[in-house]
Amino acid sequence: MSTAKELDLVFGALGHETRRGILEDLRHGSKTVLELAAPHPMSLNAVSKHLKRLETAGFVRRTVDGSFHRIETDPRAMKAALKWMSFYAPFWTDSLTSLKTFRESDT
Amino acid sequence: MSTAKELDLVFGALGHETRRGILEDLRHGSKTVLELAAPHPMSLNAVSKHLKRLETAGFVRRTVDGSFHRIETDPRAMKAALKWMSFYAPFWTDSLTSLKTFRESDT
DNA sequence: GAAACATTCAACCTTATGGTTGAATACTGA
DNA sequence: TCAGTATTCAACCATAAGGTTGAATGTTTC
Repeated sequence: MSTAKELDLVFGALGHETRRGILEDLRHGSKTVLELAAPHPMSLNAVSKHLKRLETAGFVRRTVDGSFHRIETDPRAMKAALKWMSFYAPFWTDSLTSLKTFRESDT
Repeated sequence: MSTAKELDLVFGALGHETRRGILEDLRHGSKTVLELAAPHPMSLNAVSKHLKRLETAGFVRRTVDGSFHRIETDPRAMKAALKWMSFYAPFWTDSLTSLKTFRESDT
């Protein structure tokens, strides 16, 4: 199981619309920083910072490709988040029992 | 689907060890504020603030019972979190396919 | 009704967060 | 080599977050 500090980073990273938006934009492949920044009404620098937080949390990884930084998803953080949730959420609501499957199949 | 602001509150609430700890403590039933505060190395007031954030995010609800505030889990926030994750996580990692079950069965 | 208890409110402090702008770094192409 | 492009770094600012302490509110008990 992830440490508390890791989970703080993971859930903290999800707690901002811009960062969730970036993750959604990365669902179907990698993108550059400029491409990721385009839809967001803020400076490129601000998006760059959000990317750094996603990277630190383990949601994305970066490949430097010439002068482009290519950003792609990294399953680590999402797995950590789901593992925490799949452990605690089932006690709360019946409709979540399907999560047990995930919890028991992935160590 | 939840609004962006709601998800900010939901994931933001999970981004702190103390608050996750409180949720874990509530898995098997309700507790009072004092009971919830006991394990945490901080003032009662600090825990009271964390509870308020969990309440605002929809993770817990409160019943005032005499001079006690009885805190119990509320599935709303956890459902919102899982719904977001179940929608975006499956694109990332094969081991999460079981989440689809949840997504498709719960509207 | 006074004392003790359970909890929140208010004010305050420190640090983190989210944004800005301007400069720096590093690659690309003529 | 020089201009342009992609990106980060650094400094700064305003606001939010997380903690503290002390006072206030409401409840129970005697």
